[in-house]
Amino acid sequence: MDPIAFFKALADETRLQSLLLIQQEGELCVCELTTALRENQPKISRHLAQLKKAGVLSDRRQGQWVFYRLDPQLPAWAAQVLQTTATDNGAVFEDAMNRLRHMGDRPQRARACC
Amino acid sequence: MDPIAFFKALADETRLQSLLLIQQEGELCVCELTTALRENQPKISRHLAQLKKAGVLSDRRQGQWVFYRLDPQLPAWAAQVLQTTATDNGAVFEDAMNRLRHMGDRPQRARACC
DNA sequence: CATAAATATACGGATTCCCATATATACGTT
DNA sequence: AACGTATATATGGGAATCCGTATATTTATG
Repeated sequence: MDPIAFFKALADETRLQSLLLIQQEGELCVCELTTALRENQPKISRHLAQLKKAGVLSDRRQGQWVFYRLDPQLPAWAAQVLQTTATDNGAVFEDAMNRLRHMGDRPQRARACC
Repeated sequence: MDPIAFFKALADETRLQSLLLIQQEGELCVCELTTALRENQPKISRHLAQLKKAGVLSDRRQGQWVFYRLDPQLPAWAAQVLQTTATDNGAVFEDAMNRLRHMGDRPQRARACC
């Protein structure tokens, strides 16, 4: 992971908020982020595609939904940068987190065990 | 310190290399960075001014030279992001560090004690 | 005061980035 | 097959970014 590409990925409000939310929640789909960030769907999709292309996120499709999570191969230092940022900058994603918590009709995740 | 402004500051090769070198060395002047990064002087000056304006660096003039260091008021989380990045990405500034080490005519710092 | 060295800024031009809108694709349901 | 939902991509325009060159400013020195 090239550090400059990584910091470019973080240098946008939509992308940073998405990443911090995903890190806190483990996994989020496009429609959840659309609601949490109050942005239109193509905008969210575009930024997530960008993060995936950069190797920061990976995705999995489950039915109609596509869930994004931190790429398991993300280097430890990069994950730690995200963690450090989240810990001291709760205000950045606090409102979005609240909207996510109060969102109705969130999709069911397939659990590891049924 | 706004995290997005901070990551924008890191999202450029000249700025990131300058920051990592300054973090390792404590303090560097424009001419040292110009040599270490093999870039022209206005380019270095412009990026340092940008980092200063963003609150990442502060400067002091000593005679003809202007020395830049991490802003003492830089939040701990931001300093830690830099540290984490430097520790796992030595390759990013390795060559520049070597050029700095072999640079002749480096300016004398005013020491705390004479 | 004149000159040289170090640094800062101004100016265009080229590229990249971000966006809103429109449209396409994939999946589930009937 | 037809329709609705979720997601992805294409398009074009406007803004921000980065650069090289030229020039200005500051300081030390003769």
